[in-house]
Formats: sequence, structure tokens, C-alpha cells
Amino acid sequence: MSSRKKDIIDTSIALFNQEGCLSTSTRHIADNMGISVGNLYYYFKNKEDILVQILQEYTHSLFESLHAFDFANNRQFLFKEFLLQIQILDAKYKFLHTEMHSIIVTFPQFKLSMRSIMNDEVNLMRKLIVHQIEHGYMVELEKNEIEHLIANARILKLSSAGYWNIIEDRPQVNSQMASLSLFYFLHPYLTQKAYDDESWHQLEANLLKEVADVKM
Amino acid sequence: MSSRKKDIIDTSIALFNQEGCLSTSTRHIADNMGISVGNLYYYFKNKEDILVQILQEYTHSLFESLHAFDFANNRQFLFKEFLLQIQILDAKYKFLHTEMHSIIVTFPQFKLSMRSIMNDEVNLMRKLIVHQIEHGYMVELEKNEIEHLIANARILKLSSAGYWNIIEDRPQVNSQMASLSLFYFLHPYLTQKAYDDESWHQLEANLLKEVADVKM
Amino acid sequence: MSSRKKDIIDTSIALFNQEGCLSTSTRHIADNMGISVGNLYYYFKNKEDILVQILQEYTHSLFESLHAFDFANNRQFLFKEFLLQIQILDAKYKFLHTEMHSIIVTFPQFKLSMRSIMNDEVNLMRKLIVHQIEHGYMVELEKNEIEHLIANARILKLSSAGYWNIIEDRPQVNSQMASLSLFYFLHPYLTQKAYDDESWHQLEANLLKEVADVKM
Amino acid sequence: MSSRKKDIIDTSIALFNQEGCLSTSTRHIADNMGISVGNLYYYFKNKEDILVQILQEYTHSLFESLHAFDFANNRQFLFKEFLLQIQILDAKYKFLHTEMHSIIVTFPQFKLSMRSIMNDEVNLMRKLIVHQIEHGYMVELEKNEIEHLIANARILKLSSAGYWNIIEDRPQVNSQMASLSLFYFLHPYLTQKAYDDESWHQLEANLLKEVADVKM
DNA sequence: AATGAATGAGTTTTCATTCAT
DNA sequence: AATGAATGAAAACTCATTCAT
Repeated sequence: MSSRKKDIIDTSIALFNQEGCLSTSTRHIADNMGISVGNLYYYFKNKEDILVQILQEYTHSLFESLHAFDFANNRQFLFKEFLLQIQILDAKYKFLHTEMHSIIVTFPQFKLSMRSIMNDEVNLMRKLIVHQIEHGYMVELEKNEIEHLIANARILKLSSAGYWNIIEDRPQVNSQMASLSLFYFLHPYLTQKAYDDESWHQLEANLLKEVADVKM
Repeated sequence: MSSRKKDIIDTSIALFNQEGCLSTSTRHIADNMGISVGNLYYYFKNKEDILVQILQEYTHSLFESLHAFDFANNRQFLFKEFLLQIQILDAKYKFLHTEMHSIIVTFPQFKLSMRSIMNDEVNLMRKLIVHQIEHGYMVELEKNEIEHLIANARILKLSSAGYWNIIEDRPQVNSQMASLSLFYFLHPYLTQKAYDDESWHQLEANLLKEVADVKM
Repeated sequence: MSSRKKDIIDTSIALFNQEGCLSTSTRHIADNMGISVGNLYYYFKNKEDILVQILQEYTHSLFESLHAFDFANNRQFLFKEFLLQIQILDAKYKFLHTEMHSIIVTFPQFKLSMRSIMNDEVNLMRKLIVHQIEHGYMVELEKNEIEHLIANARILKLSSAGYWNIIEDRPQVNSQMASLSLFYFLHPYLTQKAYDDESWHQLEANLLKEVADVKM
Repeated sequence: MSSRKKDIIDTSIALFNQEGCLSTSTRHIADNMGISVGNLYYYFKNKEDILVQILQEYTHSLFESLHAFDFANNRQFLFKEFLLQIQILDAKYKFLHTEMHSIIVTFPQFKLSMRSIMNDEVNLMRKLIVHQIEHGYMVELEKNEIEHLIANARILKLSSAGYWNIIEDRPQVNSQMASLSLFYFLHPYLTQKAYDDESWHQLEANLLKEVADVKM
């Protein structure tokens, strides 16, 4: 990908997160980069095209970072790493989640892309959960329960930040609050073996400390 | 409220749910009702005004139905009722949740109304949870845990339907799936006394049956 | 005239002066009076009709107050009285002068009414000037000079207030400044006999005192 | 400035003068030029922007032509030149004066620009008057009298044309009548030395002749 | 590759006026 | 006399997209 094209994507992501995807005009993006609108349309055939390619980038990053887990040869407690990886991505592509429904209505093509990506994510999460159950880090769950656990986990990871931002305007705290919410959500599904793993306690301690620091 | 005004609100809700709030123009609403745009603006001073009044209606319905619980004189297991009530409302005002972030960026006044309503909702949910713990239907929880439980419950009740709609296009099932998700989410926090309450099993049975029926 | 009709005219004048004639909608007038728009249109066939009737009222007041002068049997210095009378009227119907051109373009019928009234005014002023020259209060002037003196006097009396309002936002002072401007404008045309008349000095003294009072 | 932008300004001035600034819509301007409204908004961010830039152009022209006077090294009778320069400009930007008050109510930003320009103009006129008194072309005047002379001169130069246009529909004559009004207004303030200057008589003769020519 | 002028269809909003009651 | 709901035409403004250069 040409660096100009990459720049457009990065600027778009930044502006979409700040001011909303639907409220950000193509002219606004171009102005922000100091290039012409025409040039933007040289690289992308329309605004939806930018969105679709952002989505592709998101997917790519997601699976790149998660494939590293190598479930087959790994017997470890993987949740901490998993949560961390995901949190970074979701923060970067925030608007994809918070504005998803508005975007879908406006750009019909986008829905299909989104759906296929979400199915991949679900499969990956299922694999992780099954793996963690097998190795005794999570409690036994029925098939049904697993599916809804995945659904809930996915929703929470996407929407928590948005929720806390409406409750109160504290960007720094809210990001941590969102992580803590997810953390507490998983609690009941973990076994004693998971609690004994030091990485889990580390994560909790860090999150609580950060929230406390900012609140002071 | 005049019936014309009520009609405008109802039509707006329907169109906002179907085609998105931001994609639905005031002209679209008026055309759909067979009235002139000018007439619409006779009842509402602008589009945001429609939204704010929808929000008020939503709040009113929410608290009307929930105040019936009468926590002080009630020792019963209330979750089933609570979930049912909420589910109906959230289905009707779906767009308020799925498009919330896009709406907030476009209509700044709306954010303030939304925030105040959410705080009221949070307080009510806290009251319910504390009540259910006191009467032995929920497990003991620390203050921190309660706050995040509320956050997670609220997010899930708002976003579940949206999630399932992206996974698959089955409007009828998805509404039930969303309820099931919330149902499973609450599982770990309930005591044996709650499970023993027949209303809980009824709810689960109904939901599973409905999903199964449609899926066939 | 019915009192309701009179009320509409009075309210319109007040609002037109405060917020501009073109910026004041018929609904705004009706709301301000607590009556319905329909009722307003019962008394006036359209907005222009209100304007034309305001103009008639203005003319009526103007000639009512000026006919009292009785030029034929009066040998006195009349300028002071004349200026005072006119100043009161022009303050009340301010918008008629400051917005005249915009109104004329928007309401073509209005221009004709305005023209005929202005001709009447010009005739009256000519009569006054000729009278004052005859009785030695004003210097001798050629026909041409009289016509332009009238023109200038009329323009200044109409536009002075507007000028001072743009220079600085001091409503109370500006009204006096406008009168002073007119006062100084007339200076060179007055004879010693006029200066000797005490009413003239009184007027100057009053105006200067009022300006000084407010400025402190 | 791009020629398209200049065209928009020129067309706007022409239409504003002919049909009134408030009665001329942006679409009307665009149609008149054979361009799209969107294109107009490419050059100006809104209608007020057009107005403000017209005002800037007016100011620029005004001071460009008046700075040529070079008061410091000039001992001449400057009124004739001054009046001529100003007359040309005021004719071109007529609507700025005749519709000023309506415009100010509608475009609040415009008032501030207008005020600052008027203050500059007043300063320039004060300089001119003081200069002419010093060199014996005008009679001695007190500070107060000078300020009101400026006010009156400014008002008359702006509003005379409007006045005569209401009295009678003779565009060509009216422009001259307006100049004559101003001419006669200044009469009493000029010294014999000024009258002896041939340029003054020339001006009067020309104006009278032009009026007479057209009237025949 | 890049520009930036231009378009057209759309949006929200305003308002004088009408009219059934 | 009076209401107030309803209209239609117009206003200002936006924006994704195109295209000659």
C-alpha cells in the first residue's frame, strides 16, 4: 500500500473516532491531511471504500496478533494476553463499534464485510474458550452457554468504553473502567487454577491502580 | 399530547428503527405520514426536539413500569419481571441504543438528556440488585462488583439485539437470543433460591422454546 | 378601530423596532400577544397590510400634531416645537426609516404609500421653512436651497439615530446625539432673532445636559 | 482572488442593489451566473461571508482612493475631489447603506465589521475637516460641532440617494440630486477662500447642468 | 499522481398564508 | 371573532462525487 493511501486511512480513523464517522466529510479528511479531495478519490473509489479498507486493516491486525497464540502447543492461561491485545485494537478502531449500526444503514456493502469478520472473531473466541476449559482455566460450560458467553464478551468489549463515556466525561479513566468491566464479567467463569495464575492478579492490580491514580 | 404529535413520534421511532435515525430525514417522516414537512415543524421545533421527546417517552415508560415493583414491601424474586419489562421497551426504542453514539455526535443536547436518564436507570438497577441480594436471590457482591455488574447488564441489554442482527438476519429469533444472552449473563450471580423460583425456569424454557420454534 | 386591531399594530411596531420588520414573523407577533395567527389574519389581509396601516397611523399622527401650528396666524419661532414633535414620532416608528429600503423591495405596494406620505411631509416642511424665513427666524434662501435643506433635514431626522447606534451601543445617549446632530445642522440657517428666542437655548441646554448625564 | 470569486462578489453587489440584499437568495445569485449553489458555497462559507467580503472590498476602495490626498503636503481645497470619490463608491455599494439596518439584524457579525469601518471613515473625515479649516477653506468650528458635522455629512452621503429615489423614480437625476444635497449641506461651512476656488464652482455648475439636462 | 473547481441532489428549517371549525 | 392545524414554496447550507487539467 502506498504511504499516501496509508495516511488517508490513518487520518480517517483518527477523525472518525474524534468526530464521528458520519459527521466527517471527505473534504474534512482531505483538508486535515493537506491534500485535495480529488486525490483522496484517486486512492479510494468512495467513502464506503475507505471504511471497508479500515475494516480489513482491523481484521488483519486482529488475527495477526491472535494467531500468535498457537493453541495447539500452548497449555497456558491465555486470557490476560487476549484481553490486552483486544483492548488495544478496540481503542484504535473505536468508531467501528460505537457507530456500527449507523454505518451499516448508510453503507449497505459494509454490513456484509462486518458480518464475515464478526464470524471469524466468534470462531476465534470459541477456540480460545474451549482451549481454556480443556486446560482447566475455565469452568465447564454447555455449548449454548459458550455461544452466549462469546456474544456477551464481544458486546462488552466493544461497548463498555462507550457506556462509561456517557456516564461521565473522563476519557482516561473510562478506558480502564471498560477493561475492569470485562474483567469482572469473566470472573465467574474462571477456575481456581486461573486465579492462581499470577498474570491474572497482575492485570487486576494494574487496572485498579490506574483507575485510583486518575481519580485522585 | 395531540394525536398528530403522537403519530409523528410513533412514525419517527418506526422509521428510525428501520432505516436509521441519521438516515431518516424530516421530509421522509412527513412523506411517510402523508403530511407536509411544515406541519411536522409545527409540532417540533427541530429534529433534535423529536429525539429528545422520544427519549422522554422512553424514560417515562421505563420508570412507569419499574416503579410498580415496590421494593420496600416486596420479598419476591423480581428478575424475571424486570427482564421482561426492559426487553419490551428496548425492542421498541432499539435505535436509541444502537445509534446512540452517532446521535450524540450530531445532537449535542441529546447527550445531556441521555446521561441524566442513564444515571436514573443505573440507580434503579442498583436498588434492584441490592434488594435481590438482601432477600437471598443473588450472591453477595462487593460494591465494586455491583457497579460493574450494573454496567455490564445495561450494556448487554442495550446492545445484544444489535449484535445478533449482525451475526444473522433473523429479526424474530434475534430478539429472543438477546434475552437469552442476558439470561445467561445473570446465571452466575443467582443463588440456589433463585433457581428454585419457578418463574426463572419458566423464562428460560419460554425463551429456548421460542428460539427453537423459529429456527426450525 | 377595534382594540384588538390597535393592539396588533402596537405590538407589531414594538417588535419591528426591536428585532427588525423583516425578521419578525407573523407568528412571532401573534405569540407575543397571546392570540392565534389566524386571528391576526382576520384583522389584516397580510403582513403588508399591517405595514401599510402602521404607515397610515404614522402619517395621521404626524399631520395631527403639525397642523396645530396654524402658520397663518402664528408669528413665533416654531422650530423647537417642530423638532420635538417630530423626534417623538420618529422614535416610535423607527423601523419605518431604518428598514425602509428593505421593506420597499419586499412589499412593492408599500413604496407607493411611502412616496405619497413623504411628499406630504416635504410640503409641510417647505411651508414651515418659508414661514420662518418670512418672520425673520431663518436666513433668506433660494428655492433650490430650500428643497435641499428639506431633503437634508428629512434624511437627518430619519437616519441620525441609526448612525449613532452603529458607532456605539448606547441607546439612551444616541437618541439625544441624533437630536443634537439635527440641532447643529440647523444652526447656520437660523438668524440672530432665532438665537435670541429663549426656547432654542433651552432645547440646546437640555440636550447637552442629558448627553452629559448619561455619559458620566 | 480567483475570477470566479470576483464574479460572485460583483454579481451579488449588482443583485443586492437592484433587488435588495435580503430579497436576493444565494440560489438567485448562482442562477444569475449560471453556476450551481454548491459552487457558490465553495468560495464563500455562507451568505454573511459574501457580505463581509463586499464590505472589505468597499473599505479597501475607499481608503485606497482617499489616502491619495496626502494631507501633510497638501494645502489645496480638497472637498471637490473628496465628494467625487465618495460619490462613486457609494453609488456602487448602495445597498450597504440603504439596507444596512436590516442586514445588521440578520447578520450579527456584519455589525462589528461595519462599526469598525465606520470608525475609520469618521477618523478620515475628521482629518480632512481639520486640514481644510487649517488652510482656511472652512470656518472655525468647535470640537462638538466638528463631530456632528461629520455625523451629518456621513449620513447624508449615505442616505441622500435613497431619499430621492423614493421621492421620484429617476435613477440618473437622483444620483446628482444626492450630490447637490451634500453640496448645499456643506455651503455654510465653507469660507470665501473656498468659494473662490474654481473647482467648487465647477462642481456646482456640472451638477446643476446634469440635473437640468435630464429633467428636460 | 494530484489538483481544485464544479455539480446535483439532498438536508434542515422558516414563514406567510389558508381554512375548517 | 377566534382558533390552531396544515400547507407549499422557498430559504440557507452540505456533501459525496466527478472531471478537465
